[in-house]
Amino acid sequence: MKKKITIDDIAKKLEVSKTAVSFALNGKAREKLISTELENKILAYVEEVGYKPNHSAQSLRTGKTKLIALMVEDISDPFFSTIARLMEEDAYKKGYKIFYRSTENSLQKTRELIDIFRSMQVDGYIIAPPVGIETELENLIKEGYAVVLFDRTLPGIELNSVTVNNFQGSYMAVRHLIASGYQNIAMITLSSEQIQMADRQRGYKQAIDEINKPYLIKNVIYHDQKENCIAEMIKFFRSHREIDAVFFTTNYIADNGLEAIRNLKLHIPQDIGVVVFDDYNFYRLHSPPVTAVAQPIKEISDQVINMILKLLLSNENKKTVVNVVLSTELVIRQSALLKTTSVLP
Amino acid sequence: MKKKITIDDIAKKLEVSKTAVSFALNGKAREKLISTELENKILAYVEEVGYKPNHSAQSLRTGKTKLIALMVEDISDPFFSTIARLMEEDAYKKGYKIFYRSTENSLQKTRELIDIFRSMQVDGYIIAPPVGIETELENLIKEGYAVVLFDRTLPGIELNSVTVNNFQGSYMAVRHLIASGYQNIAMITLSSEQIQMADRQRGYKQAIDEINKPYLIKNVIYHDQKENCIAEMIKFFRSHREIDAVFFTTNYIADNGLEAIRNLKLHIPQDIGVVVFDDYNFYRLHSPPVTAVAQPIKEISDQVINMILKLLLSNENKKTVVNVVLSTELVIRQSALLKTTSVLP
DNA sequence: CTGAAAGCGCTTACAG
DNA sequence: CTGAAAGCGCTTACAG
Repeated sequence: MKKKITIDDIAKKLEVSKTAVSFALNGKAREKLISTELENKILAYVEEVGYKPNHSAQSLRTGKTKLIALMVEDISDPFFSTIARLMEEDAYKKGYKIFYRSTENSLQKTRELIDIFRSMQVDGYIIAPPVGIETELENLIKEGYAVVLFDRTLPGIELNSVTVNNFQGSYMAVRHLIASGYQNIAMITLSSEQIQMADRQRGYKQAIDEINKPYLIKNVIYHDQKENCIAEMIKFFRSHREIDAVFFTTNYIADNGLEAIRNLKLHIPQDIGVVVFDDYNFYRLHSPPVTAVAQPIKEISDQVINMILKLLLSNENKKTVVNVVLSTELVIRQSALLKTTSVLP
Repeated sequence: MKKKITIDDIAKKLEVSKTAVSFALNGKAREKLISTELENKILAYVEEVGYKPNHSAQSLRTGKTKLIALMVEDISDPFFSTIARLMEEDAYKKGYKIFYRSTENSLQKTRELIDIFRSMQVDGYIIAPPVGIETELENLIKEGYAVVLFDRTLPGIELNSVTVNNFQGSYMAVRHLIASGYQNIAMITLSSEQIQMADRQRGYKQAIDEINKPYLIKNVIYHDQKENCIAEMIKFFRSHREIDAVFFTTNYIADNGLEAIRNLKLHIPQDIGVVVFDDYNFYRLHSPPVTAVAQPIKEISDQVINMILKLLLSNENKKTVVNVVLSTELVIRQSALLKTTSVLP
């Protein structure tokens, strides 16, 4: 293996002190009274030989790795993978590297990941947290790490976060179904205590209450087999023949739900109207195209990175907790356009 | 920030030498003549206080980071994200962490990433390489890094790789169209020099040659706007009215192609048969479900991780180059079932 | 087994 | 500005 160039090599070659080299590299030349001439000479040589500082040595010395952990539910989910990509680009421009892994919404897996990231000595954590991880997050905060939540918050714990208005998004989605003439609207959601799911449910209930109809709610299990999940939904639709529209609260559920609807040979939007929370490239392609609540992905990413960078760079110990809430957008396609628009209550 | 426990703290507390602690931690107790009793005492204490070694210090000292870089075209592509997840799990069990980023198939971006990973001092590289990166890869090899290619190889450079038989997969796909009664079969592919694309093209041509039909090939551009790409395809289909089936060589192209077909109001499989290279959850859900060439994702992941671990752990300098080629499977659904099966030549 | 020591490559306070 | 020095937390060869 080729020998790596070190600061010592450069200092010797240039016959300067390695202090000077280090200062030049870190942009501290002016502050430390190094002449511009010397600074340029050093930087030119560094460029010429392609010197790259040893990251391990820097981290060991400074105690900072310039690494940020990103933990999402499932990195192969289009929502999370798109966000991850935006974040990594953004963070890199600021000198940070992002390391991402999937929690699979499992408490144990998340704990394992936190352990891994701890041993890697990451400086900060960006997390779409599973319920129950509160204590571990509090410990991270106590130990001085930067922590930012996104996608969901955790009730009962005060942490910086970036989320969307799930209540409003769901409410608008169900109102759209009502305005399109649907009356017996079901919601299929996860049997999960996650706050964003609870908020989506509240949005549904609010809209249903306004038309004095009963709730038609079916919970499915996150880790269930795809086939079971579909079978459960089919059973639900069969035992509630009155259902003429359905609101799926995640992509994941909608994938299965659309398959259930196909198995039942129901036609969208004539037999059943469909709206999904979270937009997805694929919905444009579906027959018919699926109406969805779109989250502002780019904006979420920007806000999260800005927030964590601010935490990482500030020295103050007492930090104000900031919770950013962004709005969603209803992307209307053909899956929920049934009748002429009725008058809403 | 809470003070981290170090090996020194443990040694002092237990009144043993830090040499002993280090040996116990690294499982070198027996070899180094440390008593099992002492070893257990140390390990028990380590467990109790939750000591985690400082990764930067270990890396600085050993020159190994136990980090592997994974570079794929686009981590939000379902094929690559699924593979990445399988690989990270597998590697972690062996004590390695995988860091993945998207090359976007750009030479410049890939070079930047290699620079980033170099400065992070990763021990090995797993790459789905863009054409033109040969020199950089050769440099990595020369410097002693472990390098494994997957998804595609690079002609003119001898490197360890795991790929599928793209020729055979494509050939079978087009044969399936022919067997279903289609006669004028187009191929839509990337205008790319990548070897896997060339092989898919060869498979198509071989099958078309066997029925003495002309090639109907349309190239699209990888980085093109979605809308342009769709418009290009529509133009192509309109100027070749004889086309009764189409073979898309990637998911990405098929996404756009299916939209083009919808815009043209063509019915699958009656007006046009469709087969895609690379399977995708969504194809089960599509109306009609899409026939696809499935790659053995789990097997690819296993082979790659085994291969790189072998490279990482062996001390020999002259290593035999290994090229693993796996077979694909044609998953037959409804998008290419037109007529009764005809007799193939 | 122990224990002192060197050294990985950096950063930075300090004396001049 | 320079230059010697300490120290981050580890691993490991070495003398006993």
